[in-house]
Amino acid sequence: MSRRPAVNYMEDDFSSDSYSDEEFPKRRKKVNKKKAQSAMDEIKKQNKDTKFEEDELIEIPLDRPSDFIPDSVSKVFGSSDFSYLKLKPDHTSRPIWISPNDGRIILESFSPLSEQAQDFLVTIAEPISRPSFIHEYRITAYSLYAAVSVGLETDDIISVLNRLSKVPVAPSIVNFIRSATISYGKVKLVLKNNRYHVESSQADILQMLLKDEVIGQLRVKSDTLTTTSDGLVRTNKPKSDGLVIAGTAVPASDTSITNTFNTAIGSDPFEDKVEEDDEDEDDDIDKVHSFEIASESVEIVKKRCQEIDYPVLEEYDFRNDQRNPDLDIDLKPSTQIRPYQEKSLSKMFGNGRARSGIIVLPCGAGKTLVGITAACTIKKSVIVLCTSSVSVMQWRQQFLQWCTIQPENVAVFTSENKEMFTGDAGLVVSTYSMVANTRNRSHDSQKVMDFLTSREWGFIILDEVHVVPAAMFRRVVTTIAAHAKLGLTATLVREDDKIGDLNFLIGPKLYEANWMDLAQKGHIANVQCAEVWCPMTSEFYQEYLRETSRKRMLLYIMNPTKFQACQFLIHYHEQRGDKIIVFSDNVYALQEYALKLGKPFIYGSTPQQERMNILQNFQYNDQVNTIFLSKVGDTSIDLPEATCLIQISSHYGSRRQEAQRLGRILRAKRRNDEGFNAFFYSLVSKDTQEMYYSTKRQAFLVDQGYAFKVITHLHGMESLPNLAYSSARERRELLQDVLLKNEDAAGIEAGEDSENIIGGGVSKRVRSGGQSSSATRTAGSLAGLAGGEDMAYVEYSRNKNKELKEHHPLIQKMYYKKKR
DNA sequence: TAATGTGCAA
DNA sequence: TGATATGCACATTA
Repeated sequence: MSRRPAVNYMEDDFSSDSYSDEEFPKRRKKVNKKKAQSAMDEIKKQNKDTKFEEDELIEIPLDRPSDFIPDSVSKVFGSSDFSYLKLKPDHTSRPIWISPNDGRIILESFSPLSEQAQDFLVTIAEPISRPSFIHEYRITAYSLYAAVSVGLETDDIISVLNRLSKVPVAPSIVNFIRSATISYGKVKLVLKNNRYHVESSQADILQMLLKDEVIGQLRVKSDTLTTTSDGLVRTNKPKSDGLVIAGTAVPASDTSITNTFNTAIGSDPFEDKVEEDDEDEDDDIDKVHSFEIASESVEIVKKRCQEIDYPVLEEYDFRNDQRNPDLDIDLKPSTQIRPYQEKSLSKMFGNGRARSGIIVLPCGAGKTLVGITAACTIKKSVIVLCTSSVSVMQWRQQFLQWCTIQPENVAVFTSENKEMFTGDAGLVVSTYSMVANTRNRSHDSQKVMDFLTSREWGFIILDEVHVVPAAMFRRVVTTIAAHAKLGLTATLVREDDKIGDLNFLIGPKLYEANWMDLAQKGHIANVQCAEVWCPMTSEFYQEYLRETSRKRMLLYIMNPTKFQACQFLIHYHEQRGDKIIVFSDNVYALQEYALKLGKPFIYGSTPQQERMNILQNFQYNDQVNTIFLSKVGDTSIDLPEATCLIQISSHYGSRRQEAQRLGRILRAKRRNDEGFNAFFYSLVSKDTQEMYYSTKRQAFLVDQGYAFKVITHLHGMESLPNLAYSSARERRELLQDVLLKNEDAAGIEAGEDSENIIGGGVSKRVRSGGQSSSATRTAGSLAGLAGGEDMAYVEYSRNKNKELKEHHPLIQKMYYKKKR
């Protein structure tokens, strides 16, 4: 029998790493049994309990009088002076420090307890920055919401924090946690018989919600079960126990990660908490109360609940769902899931039901498998939504590969493929735009949509949640009735306000992996990051200073030194046997570089056929080791072979993009035994705006723990044979070319299109019917910079005409013609 | 009828 | 911030 980790996921928490539930069978019972009111008293009592006197909270005045500041040095730090906090006697063995002011948490990641502490902190706080030795987290309302929704209780959070902290947890923090969590997790949204019910074990909370001016009106009278005098419906609370996640189904005797981990550490910081739990054994088998709302108003209610600090949790008690037919699906016996995937799933199924939420894993870490495993656990009809038709096919293929689902139960719904499964239950893979489409649909599409909306789905997987605009989501979430929702993403951009929407549209963040951790454990590639500073040649810099920002870009991207650096790096890594991807946001530069170096390239409008061809060659042909990609490569193209990545234009400091690109090479398979080293270069022209953007973009990766080396000089670059632009004359010509692009583009008359030269086709869309009559250049001429010329031309004239088109219908027509 | 081009949205 | 890429529906073509 395979030695798979076997953990019983009835454990409702972060601590599946610290003890098995065999040892502490009673913990779960306590969860959600307390009344909100008595919780506070409980906490106070427990804090007085003698389990950890030394952790007793000390009184710290929040507004300290100035004389409180003990010595002169403190004045330097002002309110950031924390020297008044008394360190606990054994502070060296405790790994975290909590700021009383803003909920920031600093973790010493070299502490032996750090791994457990990390698991805990990831659950209750937002990771801000996680470089090698010191990690920073922050407790926020959102993070606490997430913590509560995976089953933690207020006092658990506080007491564990206290155990881990070097200093007593300040009252300000305790108060914050209390006030933020007291109302969390009390209200649930449950889908029954295709109708939505707001449910709570506390009738008073529901009464309170009904009095709310927004929610009260949205209530629908349900005629089903017995309605009591207070207008609420009572049902028995569902019982749940003994769930085993698919892929971990092995007798519990196998003591897996959890226990080995536990014994290795010795003293367990969570131990006290567990003991406490034994005392509280009251179990009134609660009735749950509920009222019904219409499915159209679900979103409004959820939003409103969030606003009044009673965010709703969505849970699906799939094992007691008799109404929806089961889907015959299970992981294949050969399928292994990794510890971190298991951990994220344990968050999802922590209390025996399926929670809705978001799981954050780096690309290449097996997001798909997490989704599949979740689907195999729920065993109900599943719908998967992704961004592109390519990933639709990938999802389908992965489902067939990893689990036992019958091919006839798998349906694909895209523009060219409109299938429906015939059985009672099944799997549908589709795209967001297909489902969220508002415009008129084709007949077939409408039929399938009716099929999708008419039935009740057990589970919906939302792939790449971060890229889809909020408005689209709303439609998806409202049109498809699904019990449980799982969002998958690699990069949850935090400062974006859309993230707040995700919180109530899908659910809280259930799990976020630490990239460095995964890299160290060998699940994803270990990446060496470097920023290469390329000085501008004097001619280019002169022009750069003269030009306005729009043209500057071209100049610093086309900087000859950068080109040389790129050439050198490609040469160097090709020698090593690496497969290289070069990214450029700017299509003109992309073509220019690729043509000059004689490498294939793909950009947006490269026909599908051509792309497949290039990618196939890149993967299997030893002769093709380098490809150039534009933004297309950011998503939707799967390149498992690449081990080296060079970025030549990294504009508009988007951290997400940078991370996404890095993700391209993370999944590097063990193609050489020396390990998983992959390389990431970012070429920037010195002393230009690019430097600024570059730093911004890197922020995310730096926070994930990646160290960027700065390379100011590439050794041996000058001696590279056939180095491009090594003579002043060539450089001047290039400069002329670049400048000419702009001037050319200022003209009104259309240029001619060129044939594509190597691989990357000239866009079908760029090539217009009207223009095909004009002369075409011969393929292959190196001055087939012509291709680039056109591009730059089109680009510029588009801008130019944008200004004009409002005035003159004729010009408008020309503009559209030219664009095509 | 399948392949290709065009318009539009987000 | 603005360009780029993508997907779907529909029209046109061979």
